[in-house]
Amino acid sequence: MVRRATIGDVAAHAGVSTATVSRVLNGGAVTEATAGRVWAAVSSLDYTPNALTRGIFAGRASTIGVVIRDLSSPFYLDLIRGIDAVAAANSSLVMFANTFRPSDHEIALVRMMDEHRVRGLIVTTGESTDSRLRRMAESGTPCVVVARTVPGPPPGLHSISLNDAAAGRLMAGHLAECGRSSVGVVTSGGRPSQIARTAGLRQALTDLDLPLPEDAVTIAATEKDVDRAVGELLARAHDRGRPLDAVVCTTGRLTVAVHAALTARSVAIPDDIAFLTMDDFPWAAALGISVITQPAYQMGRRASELVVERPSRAVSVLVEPTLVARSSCGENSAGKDRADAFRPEVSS
Amino acid sequence: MVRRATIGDVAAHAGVSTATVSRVLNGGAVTEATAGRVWAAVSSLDYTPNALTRGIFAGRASTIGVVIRDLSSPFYLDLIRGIDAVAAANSSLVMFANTFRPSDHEIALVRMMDEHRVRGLIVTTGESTDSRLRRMAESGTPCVVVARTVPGPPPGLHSISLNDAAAGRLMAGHLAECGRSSVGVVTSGGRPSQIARTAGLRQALTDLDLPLPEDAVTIAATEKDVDRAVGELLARAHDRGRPLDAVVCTTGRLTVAVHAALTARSVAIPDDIAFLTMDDFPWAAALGISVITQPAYQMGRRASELVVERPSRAVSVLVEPTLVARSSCGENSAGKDRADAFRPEVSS
DNA sequence: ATGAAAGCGCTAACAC
DNA sequence: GTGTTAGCGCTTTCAT
Repeated sequence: MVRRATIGDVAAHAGVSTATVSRVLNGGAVTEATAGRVWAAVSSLDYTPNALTRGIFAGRASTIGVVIRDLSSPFYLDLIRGIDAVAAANSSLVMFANTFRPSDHEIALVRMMDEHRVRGLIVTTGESTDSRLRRMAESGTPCVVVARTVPGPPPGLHSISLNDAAAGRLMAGHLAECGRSSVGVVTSGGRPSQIARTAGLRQALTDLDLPLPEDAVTIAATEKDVDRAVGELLARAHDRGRPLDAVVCTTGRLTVAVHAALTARSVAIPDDIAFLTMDDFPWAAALGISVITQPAYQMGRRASELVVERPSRAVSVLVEPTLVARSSCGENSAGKDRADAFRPEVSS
Repeated sequence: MVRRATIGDVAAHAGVSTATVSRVLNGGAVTEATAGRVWAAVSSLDYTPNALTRGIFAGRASTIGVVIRDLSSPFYLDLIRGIDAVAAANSSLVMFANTFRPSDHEIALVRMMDEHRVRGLIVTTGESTDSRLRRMAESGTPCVVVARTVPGPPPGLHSISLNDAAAGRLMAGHLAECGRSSVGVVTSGGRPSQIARTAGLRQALTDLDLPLPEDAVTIAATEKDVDRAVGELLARAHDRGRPLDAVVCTTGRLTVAVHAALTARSVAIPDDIAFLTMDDFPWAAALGISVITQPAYQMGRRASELVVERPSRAVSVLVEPTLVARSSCGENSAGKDRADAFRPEVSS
C-alpha cells in the first residue's frame, strides 16, 4: 500500500520549503523556476492535495450538504440536479443523504452534515431540525429549507417553497373548467405544504360552489397505503350519493400509486374520473396525465446559489405553480407547455 | 456570527484537558464524574465535533464518494439508493457528483473525490479515470467501477456489472417467443455495456436464424437524438423490404424518448411493433412495457459493502439480468415478477 | 522570493 | 484516570 505524498514530500523532492509549495499550489509569489520544479515534483509524486486539511483552515469544507426525504420523487430528483449543477460550477461537491420517509433519523443526518462542516446545507426536513439549522446559520453555515418556511429565521437561514395554496387553487380551477364537481383527494399527510395545497383546493372549490367534504380527503403516508386510501375515497363518495368524478393527488411521490389504484379498479381516466396530480415527470406526457408543476430544477439552483452567495439576510423565495393540462381531466386543451414558473425572490 | 466551540473550549469549560474531552467523546477511560462535567460543557456550548479534523487523523474521511453519469436514469437512481442505504448503516455520508453525459469533466470529479480523501469511491466513469482509480486503490482507497470492468485491476479496485451479453440474449429470446422477426435497436453508443448487449442480442438472434443487419442498429447519444434515430430505423427497414416488428432499446436512459418517438409515429405497441427495453421503472407496469432488469439497488448495496469491507483482493461481481414480461411484446405472459437476480460474487 | 515557525482542531502516546 | 506533548497535512504570519 503506497503512502500518499504530502506537501512535505513535494517540498523535499523540489528542494524548497513547504511554504513555497503551498504558494505555488495556491498562487502566491514565486519564481518561474521554483514553480517549475515544484510542479515537476507534484506530478512525479502524484501529489493530490488533501481537501480535509485544507478545510480545517478555511474553517469549513467546500462541500454543499443536502438532506433529502425521498430521492425517488420526481421533484426531489430535479431539485438535486439543480443543486448539483451550481455546485459543479463552483467546484463544490455535493454531500448527500437520503432520509427515507418518516424518519427521526433526519436529526442525525443534519448533525452529521454539521460535523462535516459543510459550506452550506440544503434540507427538506421537518421542524425537528430547526434548532440545529438556526445554530448552523448563526455560526456561519448558510442553510436553506425547501418546501417549508421557518418562522423568524436568523440571518443565513433561508427558505424556498412553492405557493402551495395557489397550486390547490389551480387544481380546483382546472377541474371546474373540465366540468368536474365531485372530487376526492389523496394527500400524504401533515407536512405544511400538503396541508396548504389541500386548503387552497378546498377554498377554491368552495368559492366555486363545489364544497369538498371532510371525508373526501384521505391520507396515505406511503405508497403501500394508497390503495386502501383510494378505495375508501371511492366508497365514501358512493355512499354519500355523489360518486367521484375527479381524484387529485397532492404529492408527486404518490402519483404512480394513485394511478395504479385507480387503474386496478378499472376506472377510466378521464371518462369516469379525472386525474390531476403534482409535479411533472418524464412519463406524464406519454400517459396524458395533467399536473401542477413546480420549477424544481430552478429551485435547486436557487438553493445552491444561496449557499454560495451567502446573502446576509434571511431570504425567502416563493415560486409559483403552473398547470400543465394534458388529457387526464377530460378536455384536451392545447396545454400550456411546461413553462418555467420561476420568479424573482422576495426578501423577508 | 457565533464562533464555533472547539474541543479546547469544552475542556476549559469543564476544567479538564482536551485529551480528556477527546476520551469521553470517543469512549476512553474516564470517571463518571468527569464524563458528566464534559457532557454538560458539550451541551451548554453546543459543541459539534469537526469531522474534517478527525479525518486528517484517520488519514481519510468517513465519506463514500459517488460519481454517477446520469442521475435521472432509473438504474442509477436505484443504484444510489442502495449505496446510500449501506452508507447510512455505517454512519457514512455519501459525497455525490453527477457527471452529466459525455463529459470529460469526470476526470476532474474523480480527482476532487480523491482530494476529499473519501473512504471509498464508486464510479460509473469511462476508462479516462482508470489511472487515477488504480492509484487510489493502491494507496488504500477502495474503488468500485460499476457497469464496466477494469483490466488487470490492482487489489482494491473492484467492479460490479451486469452480464450484458445475457441481457441481449434474453431480449432476443423473448422477441422470438413473441413471434417477432424484424428487430431494430437503438443504443446509446460506445460504452462497453452497450456494445455487449447489442452483441449478445445479435448473436442470439443469429442463432435463431433471425440475423440483425448492421443498419438495424442505430446510435442515439442523447434523448434529443432519439427521434431521428428511430425514424431512420423505421425507414431503413422499410426500404429493406422488411418493416420492423420490434424495437429494442439497450439503455433505460432512453426508454421514454424511444417510446415517445414510436408513439409520435402512431405505431401501435405491440400490435404494429413490439417494444422491449432495459431497466425497470415505476411506470413500466402502468404502461405494460416489458423490460430486462438488473438488480440496481442490490448492486449499489454491494458496491458500498466493498468500500466498507475493503477486501484485500480485487473483487469482480457479475449480476444476471431478468426478463420482466408485460404486454409490450405481444404475448401477455404471466410475467415473472421483478425477481432479484443478484448472485454471489465471483472473485477475479 | 523564500524559509522557519506557529497553529488550525483534534487524537494518541507517554508520563504521572 | 488525567494532563502533557507531539504530531496529522496544510496555510500563514514574520523574518530574511
